[in-house]
Amino acid sequence: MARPTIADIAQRAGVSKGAVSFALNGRPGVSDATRERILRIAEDMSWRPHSAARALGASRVDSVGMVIARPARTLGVEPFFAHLLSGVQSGLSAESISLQLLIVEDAEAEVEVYRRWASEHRVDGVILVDLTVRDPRIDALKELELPAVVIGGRGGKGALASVWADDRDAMLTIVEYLAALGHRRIAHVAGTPIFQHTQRRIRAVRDAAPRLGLLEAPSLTTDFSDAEGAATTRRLLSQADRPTAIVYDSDVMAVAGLGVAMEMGVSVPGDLSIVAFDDSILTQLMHPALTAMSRDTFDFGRQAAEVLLEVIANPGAAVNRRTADPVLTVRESTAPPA
Amino acid sequence: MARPTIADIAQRAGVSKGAVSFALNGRPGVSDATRERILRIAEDMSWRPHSAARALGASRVDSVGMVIARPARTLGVEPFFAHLLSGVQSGLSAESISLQLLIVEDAEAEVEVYRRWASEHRVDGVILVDLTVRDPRIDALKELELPAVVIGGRGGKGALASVWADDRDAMLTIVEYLAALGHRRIAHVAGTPIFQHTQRRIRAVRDAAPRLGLLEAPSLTTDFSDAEGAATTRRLLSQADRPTAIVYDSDVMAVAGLGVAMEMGVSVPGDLSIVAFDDSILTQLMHPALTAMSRDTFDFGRQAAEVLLEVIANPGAAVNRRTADPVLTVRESTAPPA
DNA sequence: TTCGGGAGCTATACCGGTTTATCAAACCCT
DNA sequence: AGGGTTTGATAAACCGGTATAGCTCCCGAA
Repeated sequence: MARPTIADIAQRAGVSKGAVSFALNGRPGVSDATRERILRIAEDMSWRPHSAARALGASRVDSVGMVIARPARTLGVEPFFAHLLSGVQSGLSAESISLQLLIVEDAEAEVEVYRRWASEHRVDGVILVDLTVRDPRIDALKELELPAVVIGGRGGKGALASVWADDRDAMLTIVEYLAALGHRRIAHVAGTPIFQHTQRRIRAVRDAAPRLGLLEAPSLTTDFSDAEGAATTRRLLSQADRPTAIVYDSDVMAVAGLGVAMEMGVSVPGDLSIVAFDDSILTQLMHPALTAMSRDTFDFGRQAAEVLLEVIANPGAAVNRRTADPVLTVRESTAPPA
Repeated sequence: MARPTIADIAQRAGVSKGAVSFALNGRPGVSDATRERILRIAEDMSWRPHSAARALGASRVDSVGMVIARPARTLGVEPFFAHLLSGVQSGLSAESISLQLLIVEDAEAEVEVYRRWASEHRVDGVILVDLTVRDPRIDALKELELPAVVIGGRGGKGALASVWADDRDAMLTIVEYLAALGHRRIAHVAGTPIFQHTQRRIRAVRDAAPRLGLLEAPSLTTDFSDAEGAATTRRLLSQADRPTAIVYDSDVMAVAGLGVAMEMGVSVPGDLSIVAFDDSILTQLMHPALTAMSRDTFDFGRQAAEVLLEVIANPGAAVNRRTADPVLTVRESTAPPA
């Protein structure tokens, strides 16, 4: 028989639909013997719940959503999202919950998607990435009463659940390492200042500079694109007293920066040390391979999924989980200054 | 009122649920005046259909699925999927159909997912990528009677719908260009031979070689990884009569190959020309920037979505759409041989 | 004048589950 | 023995839509 329903099972087992439902969901109301029998029959008929029917009855759809608001152009290169997605899925698959993915242009469109998802009951909860300062999505989600977990930033005063790594600490690790190598002119090519993690990294550099005796430690913001990464590097390397080390907020920008250094005849790591915040195959493909701050992005995603399920099950909970600290993977692009 | 139902609308409009359903779905059964009134009220109460309820009644879920069976590690770097996804979504959004995405390890797991999706009625159809020779997924999908469209390969004798570009022609374009530059020793670093498009590209090279008077034109297969791309390049460049041009089946391998050339002191494009099949920001980040075959991946995805919707609406249709031909973007990595 | 037929709408069954009210039988305790 | 609780099950309502049978009214043709 194709696509059996619980009514079919009930009939074959000689019990009511309700009994079958109880048995299949492991809740009290049937004896162990009956339960066993029903389960065997269900297995035998290879029954699987009809997701829509279950959603309608139980008012949960066993599906969560994730919206990525970035232009597609910059998306693909970064392994970040692919790893994150895999991790999220591994966290969800145990409960066989599915994932809806949407790529949109900006935060406004993203909120619109949440609004639609909520009103159409398409997802039980959502995962947020790229948290900005005073992020409008937080209020929107609270208004929609849609369970959510924030990746890579504290949930804010409103206490959305969150999963985060210590960006500040990671940045301090980088700068301290460079200072220990003897660098005194360190520049920081940052991402857009609207992201919370960008702000945290900039603050970390600024705070550490005097303590480490750095002559200067400017943080220059960009839009995360390779083009601006290259342009900013060009500007930095054209200065009279150019920096001897540059920290980039993404691997793509670091690679672009390396290209500029080569083009300008600045040897890496001889005349310039380069560190990338965020690791990937990109950094390893380069010559010299780039020293990079590696995060376990997969695990990041997995934990986010776990936390989200927790929040969905218990909407009150203010979970706030800190993941493993990023580690600095030293490769060939860093050395003491000439 | 939170989350109004059509019953609420019916009450306020003073009509029956059925009338509201007719009006909202634009089908006959109500007068224009009544329809207008109902639509206004629905708008006013900001009603949105409950996806599960609609799915249960209409037995379609307004959702399609896409499974990517590749290790996550190799996934992120290639912008291919990100662009493809964006395109798919743009094709779906018009009908406000949502997309389920799943990344799995292998084809076996992928079929398992289809099986689950079909039995749980989670998707109306699926999009297939990375078609292999004698692909097991095709039979599985036909058995499940799940509408599907194949990206990048003919649907096979079984006649799944498909969207494809002319790989053979694209490869011929590359080889002819290199031959025109004067190259006679051209090597082809291919992907895994299990993929149909790999086979087509290999055949294209083999067929063109005698006509173009190439001395040799070996196609060496790899697993698409940067590691094997590099290793194969190393082997090629160590030969006594090394090739003067190498065509890579992916941008990642081309970049890895460029790295090997630099490491071995082989100048590009002086001693070696490099062409990447598939374009992305990667190829542009390099020095020299790589000549590459560019496909409109976004459009690819968009068309796949359109075709899938067509097939869902009309399961009999054997749609077979050919997309715009790829074009060769010449950059700095190709030149006449020394 | 009557009948057929379409337009416009209602009432109701239905999709496939979950949940609740109800009930009979068994068990438990003094 | 009798009243109260627990166990195991059923029947029916319900979730929010869609689909359909049927009813009423009105119009035009025979």
